[in-house]
Amino acid sequence: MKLTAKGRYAVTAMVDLAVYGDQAPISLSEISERQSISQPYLEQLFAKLKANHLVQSVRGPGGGYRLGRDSREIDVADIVASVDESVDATRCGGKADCQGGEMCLTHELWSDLSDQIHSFLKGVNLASLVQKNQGRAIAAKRPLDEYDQIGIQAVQLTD
Amino acid sequence: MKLTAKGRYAVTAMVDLAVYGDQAPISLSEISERQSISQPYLEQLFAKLKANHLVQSVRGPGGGYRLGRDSREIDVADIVASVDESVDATRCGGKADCQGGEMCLTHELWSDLSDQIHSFLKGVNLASLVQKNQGRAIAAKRPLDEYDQIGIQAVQLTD
DNA sequence: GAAATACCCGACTAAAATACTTGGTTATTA
DNA sequence: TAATAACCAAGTATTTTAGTCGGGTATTTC
Repeated sequence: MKLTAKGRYAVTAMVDLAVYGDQAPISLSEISERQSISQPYLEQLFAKLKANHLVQSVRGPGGGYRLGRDSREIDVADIVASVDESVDATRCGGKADCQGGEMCLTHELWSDLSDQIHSFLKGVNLASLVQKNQGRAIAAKRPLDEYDQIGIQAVQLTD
Repeated sequence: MKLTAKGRYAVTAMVDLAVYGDQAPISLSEISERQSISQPYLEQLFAKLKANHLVQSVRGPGGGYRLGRDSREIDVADIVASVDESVDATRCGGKADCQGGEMCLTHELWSDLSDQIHSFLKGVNLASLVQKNQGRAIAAKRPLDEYDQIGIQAVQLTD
């Protein structure tokens, strides 16, 4: 699993879909406008989301996308894993100095961290994000809080 | 804070220093050989580690580097933060659609994750890594375990 | 005091990953 | 049959990352 801006976009788009998509399917052009993500880029993301059954598509006029299943059954780890198809990097497998060396040891450290990240993202589902979002929408015009200054850029772990 | 291969190299080098550096200072050429990291690259890393007082330098023949303080007082978060000087990315501060939109909401998600990662890395110190390493060295020639296939590539959070 | 050692420093570059864009095709509905 | 919107494959431009190169400076030993 990997986490970059791409993953953030995917999560954002899925939240949008969960919020606005309970009636008719939502077209990518709508999401593109609301979330300021280019439409062809969204197409790429949704192709992967569809392949992982997180969304369903409806073609033709009036068509668009729907959630693939209930928003309570879709977690953030699912979404992120769908779009960032981890090309499995940086394994120590081949290196000569790995056996009994310091490398392997730090690898254990990173893998533990990976587990932490994964289980955190696994514990957050779309429904809860939507719920929080509705709270936010009501409390509009609030001053920026400290969270607005914090951004994650890239996490990689292979699961 | 950010986490890439650079951060991994820094942690590895620091473990090396903690293991071999209790007597005389250790030169970068030694670390370079043992850990297969190019010496000029190590110089870059150690310049930053020194600036953050994680190591001390001794110039001239027989010189090298020493830990800046006890290995129990140096944690992985310190090391990683030293070398990957997070250029503070991807804040939503400027965007018009952020107030009350979906963006801010996912930001809260990422910031919570950032906190998790940070506190995890904060909880692991050099001394404990060295201790585990000694256990490993004894159990040499073991088969590869599942951890060897997992690698983190990049994490970014600003703290 | 000369030579060797090893840290110090800045700029430069190559490669990879990332984030997009372009230019189309196909299915469906009005 | 015209409009809509999903589908698809390549290609590109930017950024980040990792690493090199070519010097210099402090310190010790002979």
